[in-house]
Amino acid sequence: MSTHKKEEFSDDERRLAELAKALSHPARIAILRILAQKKSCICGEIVDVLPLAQATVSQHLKELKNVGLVKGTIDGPRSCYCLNPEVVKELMSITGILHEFLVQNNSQSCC
Amino acid sequence: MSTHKKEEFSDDERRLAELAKALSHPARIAILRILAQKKSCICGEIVDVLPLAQATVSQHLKELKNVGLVKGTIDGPRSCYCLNPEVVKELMSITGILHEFLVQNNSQSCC
DNA sequence: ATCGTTCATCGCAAATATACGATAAAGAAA
DNA sequence: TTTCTTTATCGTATATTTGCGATGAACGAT
Repeated sequence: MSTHKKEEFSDDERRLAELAKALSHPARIAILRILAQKKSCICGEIVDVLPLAQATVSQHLKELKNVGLVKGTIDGPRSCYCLNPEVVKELMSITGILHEFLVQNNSQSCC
Repeated sequence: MSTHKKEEFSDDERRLAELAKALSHPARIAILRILAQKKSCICGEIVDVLPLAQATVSQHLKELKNVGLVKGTIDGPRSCYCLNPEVVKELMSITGILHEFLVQNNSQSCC
């Protein structure tokens, strides 16, 4: 019915889930990797490298932009994308938290 | 049409995406947090704490089990769940890799 | 002004994910 | 055995995601 219970969780949980969702498709992982490697923030080059149509790549880029992991500026007829250092940092600190609370009982698995 | 291009990406990218997908819902983050806090690997307690029906929680647990983050054993009429230290470790090393390749051009954002 | 290039968005189809009630399975308790 | 408790699974409804062709917007070049 509702398919919509996400508001009932904490802000932390929702934000971490949101960032994880942005990473939950191989194409988006690949895009992030490309952006991290290339200094110049290409765009059409991404389409050339990935096995996806231009429209699809554009959509993935949009999702990465929506969570803030990627910034983009229009540069003449072409678009320039690059990582957003701040949100990358947020992702780091959040995976750090994840790390902490996962590592707590890391040693004794009872099952 | 196809909705199915995921095989064309690398193993690394697919595995990271798969783990990220397991984390991409607040309920599953909450479940992991609970499992990390409680020493005893409860189960029905999770249902009590989350704002979700028992069937739904069971489904989320299954997904976490499928990617290996969680182990479960049947203990009489009830089920015992706990984190899987090995896959938690895998997640760590993978977020480490993510960290590395994201941090590379961390300083100069060109957009 | 016209054409070509680059990219975003719209509209649609197919696949997945989310949620839950109902029911089944399996042991504990009576 | 019958009953209760606990959990997994089935079936189903709805929502979201994925992917792409087609189209449009914006600019550069001619």
